Amino acid sequence: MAKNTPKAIRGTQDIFGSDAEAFSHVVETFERVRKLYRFRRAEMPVFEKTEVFARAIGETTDVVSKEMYSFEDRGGESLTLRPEFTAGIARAYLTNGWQQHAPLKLATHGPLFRYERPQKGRYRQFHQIDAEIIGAAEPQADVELLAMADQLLRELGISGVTLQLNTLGDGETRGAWRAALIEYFSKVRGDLSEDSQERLEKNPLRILDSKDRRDKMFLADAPKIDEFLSDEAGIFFEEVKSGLDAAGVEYKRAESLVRGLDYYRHTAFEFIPDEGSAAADALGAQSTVLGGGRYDGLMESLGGPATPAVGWAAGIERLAMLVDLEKAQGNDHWVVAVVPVGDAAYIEAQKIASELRSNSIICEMAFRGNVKKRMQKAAAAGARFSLIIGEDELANGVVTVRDMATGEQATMRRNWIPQGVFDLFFENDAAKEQGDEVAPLSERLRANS
RNA sequence: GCGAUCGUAGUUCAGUUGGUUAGAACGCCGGCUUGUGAUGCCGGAGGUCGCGGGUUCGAGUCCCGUCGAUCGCCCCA
Repeated sequence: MAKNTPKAIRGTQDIFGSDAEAFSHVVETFERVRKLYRFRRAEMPVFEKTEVFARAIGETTDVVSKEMYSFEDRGGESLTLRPEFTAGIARAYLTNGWQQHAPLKLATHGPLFRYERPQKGRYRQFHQIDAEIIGAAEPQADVELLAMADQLLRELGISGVTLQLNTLGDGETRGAWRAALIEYFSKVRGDLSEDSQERLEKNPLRILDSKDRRDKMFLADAPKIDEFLSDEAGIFFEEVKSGLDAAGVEYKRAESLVRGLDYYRHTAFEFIPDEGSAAADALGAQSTVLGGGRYDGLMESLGGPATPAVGWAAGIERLAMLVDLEKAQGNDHWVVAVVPVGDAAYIEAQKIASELRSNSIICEMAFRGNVKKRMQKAAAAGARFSLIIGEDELANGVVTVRDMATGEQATMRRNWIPQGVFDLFFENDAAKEQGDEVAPLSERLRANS
């Protein structure tokens, strides 16, 4: 290790190789799916006045005091690297007059920052994809948002993950339920874990997802949100559920799924790995794959008009851990390596490489070392065919085609590139689809040799 | 913020109760061989053992501190 080289910041990561490919695949899939639902792309600054996040999240929580990356700029203003997308999007919505586009479907992705202790699937700089529908009070917005999330996970090939769905009701419902929970847990206060005794003061809803055995025995008999649900809130939830049924989105009611912050109303949801699934093993204690809810109270906390909104976010790194890269790279096999032999052949090889790439064929040029090294490079690049060009080929106006799977070789007329290469791949794929054997290479190239 | 485990070539690791010159595999570079990879042979480079201090005749090994990693707790917007 280089002694004098600065190290990366704690909790940051350099992503490379198959991890980087999986990461990129998640983002590309998100971009494709969000367009299907006509969510519009937005880019926001990665930092804002600290106030934006402090007011959105609520000054009281230690989230603000301890877990944000805040600093003073040269003018003495407190700035914060964004710990989430929603507050910045809300600020942008209000300051840019995006009300005129309401209901506005927005999608974005990028880095976020939280000053936390790193652990499995949890970093100080991490990355999320994010989707929001702003200015829509209708349950249909929740359904559309969830349908997109569900389709995204399916297209990523992620299985063993279930949508956990709950309602927090409207403001009235939430207040009554909260009061009932405080009353219930206060009676058994002395038997709760130390952490939960503290939660009773600061954040009573959170007792419901305590991991402590001492708390768990009281959870079954705790007051249920349904007992306090107002008629309006009950109807809203029913409409979300029937909409999800119609959209073919499977879900499970999760009565104890809560949100700590007061501005959350109605729908709250998380996609969580099923117990014992491969996904659960892969993610450790950080199990939520995608989560969100309706935050009808947020805009007002930033000084805007009451504006209903619903959204979700998902960690790209976590999704990337669950992606099956083999499947993800299904179309990446049209790879060719061009292998020049001798200096004279290099110029012609470079022309060939350019022609192939211009025609969307993935091409690696092996230009270093002896022929053996170049063939090794070709194989390492995953080439299905190598195009070898040396003095003989130059003289005869051909290239030598090598099938890297079978070792067969035959010549192809130089001026048949790139069409001839395209044909080889096309025939291979067609044969594979039909379950047929392909003819020997020499036969396939006879007409063009 | 708290707890546990761990830091040795580029990577994954071995390294005996503290003992001479710290090893292997893979990777990398070169040669056999600029005309053949997946599947040959030969050679080479690369480490102040995370960093600092201590104990000792002697520390990769033991002790303290520190930084980092991993896993969990708290928190989770």
